[in-house]
Amino acid sequence: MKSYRCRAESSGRAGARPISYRTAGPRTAGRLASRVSPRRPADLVTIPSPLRTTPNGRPVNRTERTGQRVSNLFGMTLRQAPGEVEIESHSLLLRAGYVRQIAAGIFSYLPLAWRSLRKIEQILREEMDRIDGQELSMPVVHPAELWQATGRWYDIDATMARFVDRRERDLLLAMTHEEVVAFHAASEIQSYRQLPAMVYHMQTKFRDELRSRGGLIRVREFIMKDSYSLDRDPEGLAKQYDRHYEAYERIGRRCALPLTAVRSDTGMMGGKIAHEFMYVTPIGEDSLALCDACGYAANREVAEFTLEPREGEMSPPERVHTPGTSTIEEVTGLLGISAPETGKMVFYMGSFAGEEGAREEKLIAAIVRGDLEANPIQVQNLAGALELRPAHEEEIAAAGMVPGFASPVGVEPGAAIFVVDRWVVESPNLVLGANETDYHLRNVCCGRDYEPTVVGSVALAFEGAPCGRCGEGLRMARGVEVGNIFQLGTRYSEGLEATYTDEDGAERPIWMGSYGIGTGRLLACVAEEHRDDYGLKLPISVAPYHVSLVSLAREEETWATADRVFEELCAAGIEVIYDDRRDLRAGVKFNDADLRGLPLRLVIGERSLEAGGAELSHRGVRESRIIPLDDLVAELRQEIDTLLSRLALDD
RNA sequence: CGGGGCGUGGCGCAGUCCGGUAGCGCACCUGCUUUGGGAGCAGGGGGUCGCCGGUUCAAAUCCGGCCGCCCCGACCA
Repeated sequence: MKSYRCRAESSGRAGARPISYRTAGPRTAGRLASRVSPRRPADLVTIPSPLRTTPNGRPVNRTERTGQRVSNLFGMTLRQAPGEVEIESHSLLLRAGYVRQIAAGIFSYLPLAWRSLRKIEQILREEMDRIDGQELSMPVVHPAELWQATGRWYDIDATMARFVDRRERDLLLAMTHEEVVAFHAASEIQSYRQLPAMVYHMQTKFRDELRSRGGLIRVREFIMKDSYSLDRDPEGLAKQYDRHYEAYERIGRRCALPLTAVRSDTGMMGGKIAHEFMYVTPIGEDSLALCDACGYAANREVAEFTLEPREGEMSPPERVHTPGTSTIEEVTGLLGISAPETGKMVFYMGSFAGEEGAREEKLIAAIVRGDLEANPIQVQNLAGALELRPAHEEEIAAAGMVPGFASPVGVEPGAAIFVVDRWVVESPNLVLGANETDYHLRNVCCGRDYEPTVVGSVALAFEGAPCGRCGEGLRMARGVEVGNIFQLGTRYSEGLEATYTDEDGAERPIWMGSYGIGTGRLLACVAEEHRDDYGLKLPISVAPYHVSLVSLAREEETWATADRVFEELCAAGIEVIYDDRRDLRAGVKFNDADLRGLPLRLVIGERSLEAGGAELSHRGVRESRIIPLDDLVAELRQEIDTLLSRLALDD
C-alpha cells in the first residue's frame, strides 16, 4: 500500500490529485499516546522562574519547552563514530546525537546542539547588549556592488561563493558583513551626535575554504556572532575595541572556555590592530608564540622576537666552489660554518591587483637567516601582495637566479621583489648563492652587494626565540581561533561613503571596528575542553539541558512516579531530558546520559524509591545522594544555581 | 591545488589481490526470558556494493573516466 506516493506524471498536473496519507493504525496511536500527553504537553510550560532573568536580573516569563523524552528525541546516540572522524570532540558530538555532517564542512545542528547554540547565543547577546550593542539581522546574500565598492570582490579569491540571479546580477554569499554595515551606516548615520554606535547579529556565513577539517572546528558554513562599532575617531574606536576585548574575556569565562588573547594579522579585514581569542589546544590549527615571563602572546604569523646582528667589518665578496650543495645544511657542512652565517632565500609568486580587477603575478624573494623559516604572512604584507604561492624553479630562473644557488647579487633590479629580513640587512658577511650552479658567495653584505626592495621582520618565530618585549624565550603552542577583534579604520566607510558631519560641519568618514565569534566553533571547543572517556561533560551554561532524568523503573507504578517527576521538573522550569525508554538495561541509559554530558543526573527506580527518593549525582562524579521526591525541585534549583554561580561574573 | 587513503543496509567493518549465491557485529522490528553500568534465545525486515562506461557467459571484485569523503602541506570565526 503506497498511497502516500503521488506521481505528477500520472495526473498530468502536479498536485491535481489529492494526496492521501496513511493514517496511524491503532497500535501506533496507542504507543504515541503513551509517550506524549494528548493535550498540553507537560514539558511545554510558561516559566515564571527565577532561573530565567534578563541581563538586568528581571525575571522573564515565557513559554518554552524545558523537557524532552529520550524516546522521542530527534538524534540518536551512536555506539561507534564514523570512521573518518579524528578529533575527539567531533566524535563525541556525533555519537551523542548533537550534530550530523551533510557535506564537507557543512553540518546540521540536531536539537541538542541547537539548544546549546542558542544558550551560547544568549550569552553573546547579553554581553553585546552589556556594551551597548543593538541586535539586528543582515542578509546572507549580498549584491556584488557592495563588495566591489570596497574592492574585496576583486581581492578575495575562490573562498567567496558567487552566483548570479535570473537577471544575471552578481551575488555572493556573505563571508562577513563589513560592507553591509557600512552601507547601512551611510544612510542611518548623519551626525556625530549619533556616534558611537554598535550593532551586531548572529548570522550564517559561507567561506569556501581550500580545505575544511577538524569536524566543527573548521567548516565552510558557520554561524558567527559579528558586531561592528561605528565611531567618529580612532580614540572612540579604541574604546569600543577595548570593551569588546573585555566582553570576550567574559564570554570565555561564562562558557567555561579558557581563551588567550593574542596579537594577530589583520588578513582580509585590513586595518591595523587586531587580536584573536584563542583556545589553546594541540588540535589547534594556528601556531602561537607565548611568553611565560612577560605575558606577551601573539599569533606566530606576527610574533616579534629579537636577534642580535652579526658583528664585523664588511669583507670583500669571495666566490667559492661548493659542488652539490643546494641546501643550507650542505653548504654549512662543506664550508665548516654555522647556519646563522648564511642567508636563506625563499621564493614566492605573489599576486597583485592589476587594472580592472585583473591579477598580476610577480616573483618575490624573501631573505632570512639561514637557520630560520620565512614568514609568508609578513612576506605577503611587506610585498603588498594579495596572495602568495610557492614559486616554480622556472619562474626563479626567469628572473636570472639559479635555484639552489640563488642570491640577489647581480640580479637586475625589478626582476624580483626582495623582501629582506632586518637581521640580514644588519648582519654583514653572509654566505649566499652565486647564481651559478655549484658556487656560493662569501661575505655578502646587504646595501653594498644588493639593494633590498623592502625591509622588515620576515623570519618566523621559533621555539625559544627571544621575546620581542622582554627577551625571555618564547614558547610555541597551538590554538583554535574562537573569536577576533579588528580595528578596521576607515577602509569600509570610505569605500561605501559612510560619513558623518562633525561639530564644524565637516564631513568625515566613520571609524569602524569588527568583532567576530564563531558560535559552532565555540561549542566545539567547549566540547573539546570538557569531556572524558565516557563522553561530554558540558558546563551548565552551555549544556542543552540541566538534568538527565533516568528511569530504571520496572513496575508500572514506578514508571508513573518517574513520569510525574519529569512533569513536575518541567513545570518548575528545570530543563530536563528524560530517558523514558522501556526494555533497556540500566547500563545503556547510563552510558547515553554520560555521552550527552549534562551536568546533573537524576535516577529513579525501585531501588532509589526504597532508599527514599531519587538519586542525584554530577556528571563524572561517583558520589550520589538520595533526595526525597518532595524536595527535588528545590534541591535541583539549588544545584543548578550553584553550578551557574561558579561561572557567573560579578558585574 | 599537490601528496596519501577510503567509498559495501543507520553505524563499524570483512569480501576486491585470485570474477561465479552479498556477509559479520551493533542498531531496527516481533515474541519470550531478563533488568542499577552497553543482556540472552528464537524469528524477521532492510543493501541498484558511490556514479557512468568498458572487458566477460558472468563484475562489489578487472580496466577507463567521473563524483564524494577523510588525512598531510599554501587561506580564516
